[in-house]
Amino acid sequence: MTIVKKTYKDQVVDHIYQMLLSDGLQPGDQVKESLLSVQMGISRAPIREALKELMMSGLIDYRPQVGNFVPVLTPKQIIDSYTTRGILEGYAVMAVSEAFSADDMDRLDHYVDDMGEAACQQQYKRVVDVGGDFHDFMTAKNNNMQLIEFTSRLSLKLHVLFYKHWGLLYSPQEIEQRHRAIVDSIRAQDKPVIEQVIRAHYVETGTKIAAVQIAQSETAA
Amino acid sequence: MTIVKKTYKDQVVDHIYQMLLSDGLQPGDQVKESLLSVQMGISRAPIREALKELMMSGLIDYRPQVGNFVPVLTPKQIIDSYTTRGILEGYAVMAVSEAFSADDMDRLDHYVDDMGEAACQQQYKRVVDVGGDFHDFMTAKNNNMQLIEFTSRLSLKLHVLFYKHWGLLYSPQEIEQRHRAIVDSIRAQDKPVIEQVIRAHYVETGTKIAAVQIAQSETAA
DNA sequence: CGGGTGTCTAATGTCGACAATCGACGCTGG
DNA sequence: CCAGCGTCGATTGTCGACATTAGACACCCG
Repeated sequence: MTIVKKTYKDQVVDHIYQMLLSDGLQPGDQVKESLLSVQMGISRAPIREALKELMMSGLIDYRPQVGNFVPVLTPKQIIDSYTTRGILEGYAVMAVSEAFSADDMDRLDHYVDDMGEAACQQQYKRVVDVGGDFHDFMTAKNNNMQLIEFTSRLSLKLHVLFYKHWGLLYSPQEIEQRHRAIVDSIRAQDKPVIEQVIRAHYVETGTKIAAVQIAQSETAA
Repeated sequence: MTIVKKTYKDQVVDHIYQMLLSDGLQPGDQVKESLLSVQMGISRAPIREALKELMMSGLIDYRPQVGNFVPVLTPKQIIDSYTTRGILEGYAVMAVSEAFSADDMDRLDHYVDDMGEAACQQQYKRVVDVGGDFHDFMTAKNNNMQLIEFTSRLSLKLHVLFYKHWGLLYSPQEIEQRHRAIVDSIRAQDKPVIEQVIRAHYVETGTKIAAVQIAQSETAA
């Protein structure tokens, strides 16, 4: 078994993740310590630890003396977060672009093929998964731990908060085209272009998600 | 009174800050919850909250089931952190470079003058303070909250961990010259150069601090 | 003499109860 | 009817005690 042992805190973190990924917790909901402690059969102490951790990941909005809430992000905040991810990932890839071998490039191409295929078949979960692998593989060569820490934290936040929307954003052609552009820029070894392409990719993704968000809130109203 | 300490947790955070800024806590030291709780006359609960917060700021290195330690950073980690700060701040300034008015540029020049003067008089604390104001003013126009969050977190971490070394790095001429180069690049409105100059500034600063760190450890050995 | 094992200790992890605080509601007075 | 104020309930903040675990040290066995 791969899982050896987990502290209660980590179980709580996972539990809340799942609540966020499913519709168990919606933006704006309050996450009450005592309720969770009853539901999970443990005391409030590990709950608080977990909430503190999630708060620092940006997955929980904490207001002192009031409570913990599922964040309600404005369109600007969404775009800002994606923009920032583009800055970090753009640099991470650009800085080590010469480290990509021919095999690496083939692998990246393969990822893009997979994504396009999955998108055509409307297998949105697979698009997301392969897309994650694609980005992980691209950034894995950069070993700047500080950069990795920020990137993965932000990545997790965006993943959890917007997992539900990831099927609606791009047409299969767009998905394939956008990611192919990134691969091509790496192959061309043009560092400024690499950085700019990746930044643009995330800015546009953020803008689209913000638009979806707006559309949904208007439908609800 | 401008600031009212509300919770014990915040007091503990401040207390540990001071311990880190002075020599009360040295890299590698373990920060024991029970000891602090006795010293401050409070229970371990708020101590744990504070340590959790400091851990997420990168000021405390936490090992599960073992304890909390003052981080011992390798030269690479130091350089990586400064590099990352350069990435974030470089983008933050570059993205809004057109927003700087003539008055703003005068103000930036004034900061640089002050820093050079303070450095000549070996008033290192003033150099650090004015330098902080300089960077704050430059980045203040960018209202990307995600970017600001990462930048200020990283800034705080670097400030606390390396406050002691900030007098030894540059000659007065170098200090003035380096910051003037940044101001000039903004004045020239050349975005790629702005980003590159700020990045280079931080990479070099990180490299120097790492070198100082190595020299000190060798002296101690 | 060296490797492995058992115990012991000091630190973190968790618990249930109590205190302090914020926000909501209803009351009062104009 | 509305504005201001006081009370109340629910939730977070803090507490002291107990459980659990990583690491150190001594011991045993080959």
